[in-house]
Amino acid sequence: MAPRAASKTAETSDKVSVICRALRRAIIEQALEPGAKLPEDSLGERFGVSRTIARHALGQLAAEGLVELRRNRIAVVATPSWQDARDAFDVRIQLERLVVRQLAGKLTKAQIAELNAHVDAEDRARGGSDPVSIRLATEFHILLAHMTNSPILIRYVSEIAYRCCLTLSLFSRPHSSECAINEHRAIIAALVRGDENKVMSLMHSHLDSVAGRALVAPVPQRGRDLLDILAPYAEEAESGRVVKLPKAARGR
Amino acid sequence: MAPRAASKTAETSDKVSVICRALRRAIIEQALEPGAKLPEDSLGERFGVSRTIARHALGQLAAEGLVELRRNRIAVVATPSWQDARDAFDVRIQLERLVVRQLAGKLTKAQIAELNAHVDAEDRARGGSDPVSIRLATEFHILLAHMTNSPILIRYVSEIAYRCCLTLSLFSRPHSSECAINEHRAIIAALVRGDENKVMSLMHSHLDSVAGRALVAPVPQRGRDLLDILAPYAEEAESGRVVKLPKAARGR
DNA sequence: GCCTATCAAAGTGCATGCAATTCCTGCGCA
DNA sequence: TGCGCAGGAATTGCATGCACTTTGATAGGC
Repeated sequence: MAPRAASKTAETSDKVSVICRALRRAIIEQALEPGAKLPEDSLGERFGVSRTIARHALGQLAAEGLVELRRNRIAVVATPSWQDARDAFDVRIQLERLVVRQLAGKLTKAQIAELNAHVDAEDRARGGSDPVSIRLATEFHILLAHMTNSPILIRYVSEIAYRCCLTLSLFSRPHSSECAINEHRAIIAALVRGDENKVMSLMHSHLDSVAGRALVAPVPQRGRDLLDILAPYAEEAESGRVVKLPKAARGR
Repeated sequence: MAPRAASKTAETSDKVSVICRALRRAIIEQALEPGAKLPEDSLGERFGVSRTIARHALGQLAAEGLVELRRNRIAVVATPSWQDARDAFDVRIQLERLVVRQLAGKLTKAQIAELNAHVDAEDRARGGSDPVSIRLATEFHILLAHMTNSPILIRYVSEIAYRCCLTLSLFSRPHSSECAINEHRAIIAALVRGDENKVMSLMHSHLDSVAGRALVAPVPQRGRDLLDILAPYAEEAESGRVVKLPKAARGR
């Protein structure tokens, strides 16, 4: 349909990438907080695979910087430092600059519609601290990257956007996604006009406004059980595609 | 010694990362040409590990874009398209721009010495088509990235530099590394002077001059046996650190 | 009461085994 | 000579098993 080619840079087979996607979502929606333990056994049990597969998935996520792996130790959700966050945003701005340069004035009608639809979805899922709206805000940028049709750019922007999302959950107060949504709309408009410079400055200030926040101490929630947390994500992983809200599922 | 921190972004344990390093070198030195098959068994046999580990290493390399993995198929060394190459260089220029910005005028004496030593090594290993000199030229950029102390930047620059190196082996005629070496020296000088703009333009034209070449048809060499090709790399992997020239080893 | 040694439980590191799939070689046929 | 097609060899997909490491709780010494 949309010209979205070759996105799978790695993503071995099926099972592994399914688990990766599920965990990625669980992490950026903060169902799994930074520091949360991810034992191979539990993961395997939850997703109905052996440790081997769970392990492989953890390896991938570690390569993406979402998970920390230390020899002989339980894998944990990554806890990026403040400096990491700064670096990540620096890199991100450069990468998104490339995206903008390639896209300005070159969006097809279908793509414009897709972008608008996405922002509409953001609008619907509003509510600053709602994890789903945070995910959607991040995925707006990933959607843009996809439209460049450059596998490398897609991968890097996706990765770093997820990482930034993760760090935000650590360092930022619940961000009012309302303004972010308006900024997204402005970016689309400028992209359509082909006003590259305008988009650049919009994107820059957009990312800055998202990044430049006060620091809030992280509160690790140890109480809930991993198996419970992952239940909705595992369900979705088994049956078909992305469910809109994770709390919707919850069967067995 | 040198201020080179936290480089292991993923790199699971020991064995896996050792194999990754060995394969990475074999690939960028063109001992393994694009399209070369990498069966798990052979890899495991060559490096004295089980398929499990070899498989994991292949997964990592696939995530880095050096290896292509398709379900139920033998892994092969990646064969980037021409468009991939262009995209990669675009991204690379942006990333190296960040490196330069962070480093201009801020190099320590030790770092300057290290850079000079590296270029001296390039000089010694001269000879345009010598795979080792190609590797060293690539690693100059990676060395620069390391000096930023930004794990993200280090990882991305390393990855993309290797990928560019791989694409060059496909699309570029044997590049006279002599000029590259001089350009490297000029970059060091400008970095030391802190002349950011100068470094930027140097780096830009440097990468352009490396990237902008005519297209040569790839000639897949099917003859040699994987086990033979990898012999020197496996040896080095077992015993200690980087050997200067791969053909040096070759024991059993 | 507090610190430390010890030991079982939990978890990872890695190899191996079996099933399923792909590959490839040789054969029949046009 | 060229082409399709079987069937065995090669190879991957995945689970499981065992050894080793870490963890954390408990008991003993100070």
